[in-house]
Amino acid sequence: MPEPILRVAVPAPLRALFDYLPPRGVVRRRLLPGVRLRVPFGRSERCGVLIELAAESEIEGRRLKRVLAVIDQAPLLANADIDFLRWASRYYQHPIGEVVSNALPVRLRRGEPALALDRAGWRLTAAGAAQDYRSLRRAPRQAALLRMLQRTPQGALPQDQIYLQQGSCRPVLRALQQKGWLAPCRIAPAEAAVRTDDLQQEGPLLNPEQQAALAAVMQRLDGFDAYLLDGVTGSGKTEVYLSLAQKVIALGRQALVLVPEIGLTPQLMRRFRRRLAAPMSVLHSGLSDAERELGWQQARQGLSRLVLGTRSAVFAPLPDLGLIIVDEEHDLSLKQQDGFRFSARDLAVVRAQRHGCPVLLGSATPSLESIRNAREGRYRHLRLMRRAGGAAPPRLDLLDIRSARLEAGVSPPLMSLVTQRLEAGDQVLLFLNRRGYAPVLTCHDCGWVAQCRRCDARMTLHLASQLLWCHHCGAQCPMHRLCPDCGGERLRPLGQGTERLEEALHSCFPGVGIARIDRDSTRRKGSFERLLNAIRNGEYRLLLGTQMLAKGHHFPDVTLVGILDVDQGLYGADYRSAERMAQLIVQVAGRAGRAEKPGRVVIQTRHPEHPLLHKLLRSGFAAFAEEALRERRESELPPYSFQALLRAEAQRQDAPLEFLQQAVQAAASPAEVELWGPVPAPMERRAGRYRTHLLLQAKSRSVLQSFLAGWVPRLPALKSAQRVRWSIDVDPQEMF
DNA sequence: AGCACGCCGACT
DNA sequence: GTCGGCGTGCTC
Repeated sequence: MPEPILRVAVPAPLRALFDYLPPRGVVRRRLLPGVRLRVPFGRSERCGVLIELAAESEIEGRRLKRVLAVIDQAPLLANADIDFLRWASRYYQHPIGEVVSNALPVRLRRGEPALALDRAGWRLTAAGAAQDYRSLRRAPRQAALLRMLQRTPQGALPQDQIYLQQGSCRPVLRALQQKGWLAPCRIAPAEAAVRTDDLQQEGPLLNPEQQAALAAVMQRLDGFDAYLLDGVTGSGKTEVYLSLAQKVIALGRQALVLVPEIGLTPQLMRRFRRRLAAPMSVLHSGLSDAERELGWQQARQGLSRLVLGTRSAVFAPLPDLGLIIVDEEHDLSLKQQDGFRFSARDLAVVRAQRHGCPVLLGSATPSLESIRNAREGRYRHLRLMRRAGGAAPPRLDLLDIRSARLEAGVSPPLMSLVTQRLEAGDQVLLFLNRRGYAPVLTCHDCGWVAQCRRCDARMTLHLASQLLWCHHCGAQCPMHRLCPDCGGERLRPLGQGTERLEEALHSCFPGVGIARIDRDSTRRKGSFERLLNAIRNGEYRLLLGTQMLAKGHHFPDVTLVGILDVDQGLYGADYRSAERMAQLIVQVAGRAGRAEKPGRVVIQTRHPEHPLLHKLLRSGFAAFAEEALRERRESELPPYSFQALLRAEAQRQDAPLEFLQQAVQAAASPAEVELWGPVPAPMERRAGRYRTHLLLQAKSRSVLQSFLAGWVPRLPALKSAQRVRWSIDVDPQEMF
């Protein structure tokens, strides 16, 4: 019988599988797709994943190398997982080796042996089981330990559990081992016995809207359907998630829950844990490599019944997958912005479809893509219009600040509202999407401006740390005391950042507790949670912060929200900026108010006539989205067309342009795909590299897909490709 | 991406 | 005389 050819995904930016001969002396039944292989690659070795077996290879026999070792006893990925990864690799035109490697926890990616799920523990020996613990009168701790083990049915317990009940008792265990009564052992993980009784625990009573949403999904749990759960902030989407997960787990299936950011996982996890008696895994970047691998393995072996994770968790292998939930489906963090640029939301829908299970996308401000899908019947549209507990929706007002004299970015009318609310004993939230003290430092004498040396951008002044800081490349330098051009002493900060706003508010409202929440003030681990708790306890009356404030956390005592600068978002660099600003306004507004104290939102703007802004305030997000969708349709922009972005960057200014021009020439000038550019990126130079783009657009996804399939694989052969870093972004969300 | 080969400047 | 700079080419 001839040897099979092993087709392997090797982590390298090469768009192909690599063919190998089987290792010598390995039985064929261990060569299953999904096992990891150690392979020789060029002049080094790598860890790849076996994707398929073939009868023959296109590579001539003498060039084929032999696999060095089979790492795993059993496949890490099931065939369905592999097919899904291959689909993703094709759709995003990203090398299969990197896609597969992306789907594995780092330790496994590096070829390290899989962690054992069993835990260190101690068991009774025959002598120990026979011993009367009362004979140990002089050693009460030994007696207690012996008794504890004798009382467990298996006569063995994991070490961490022993420590939990007896305190650390290493010497005591040692003493019992010396006597020959205890021996160390390994304990297998608990069976995922789902206690159905425990799962019947009822949560709070669902309101009719929540019940209707739940019933709609419950109707068909055994096949694919996509749902858009469109629920205003505070309408209780999470309760619907919990109830659904509960039902799905009770049916013996696994639920996968995707969230945009790790900041949201702990509180969501707590809610799931409180409600579900089933074992769970969390998968996000805040965990150690070992923790992540354990969670992943537990998911893969069906031990955890619910997996909660950030975007990469969409690839977690789940043998009994029965439901996928994507929370905050509009959130940009669900799209990976470097390397393998996938959308976890879109892949969740594809995975559910291929697997045959429901997928639920939830948001108070759905993406235009999802709204269109719902309108055209591809998704079922479930609405939650009422805030749970009957809280009134906040009132939104525009404040024209064209002729106002601003104090640290706050207009007099807003300032007096803040004063009123504070005097009434309420909390006030001010939103300013710019951290640092001031975005510009300039010389009053000669007009010099602090510019980043490696980017086309200004340095942001951070006064507390006395630094100039480029927010684009991370470069820092000590704050100048004198103008480097003219030596003048009159250096002035221009514009507002959160640090400066905090300073100004301190002098306006002495004695009022002010909490500033941005990336700088919450850098240390746990400080965000601490601040949130202090806010809930009423230690702070004035809250100010950036984006971070807009996500997930509710502040019931806030009755006034001020959005200080909506304009930078409204007229941003790309056609999605209005959509994003509307989402931000609604999300920030949703942080405030409760039943007896409705919130009020005041938005400062220099463009009070902006039509989309008007629509949003007068008629709400749904109406805004309708209007925005109409504009998109008229101008044939997504979601009414489909885009891909070819990016190139290099140290030399002309190299990216040359590459993209050659790429255009390499395109078989298809009439149905428009190529726009190449044009310099919005900020051409960033971190010392010049960046240029080519935008592709087509009327249908399949036209774009088949064009990319014929074109992208030919790009590496272009001579100019060697001189640039290039990448393709399918369904790009951001243009920089 | 790695890694090595290859051909030109300042140094123990 | 070499160490090492990064251009170029290859990986089954």
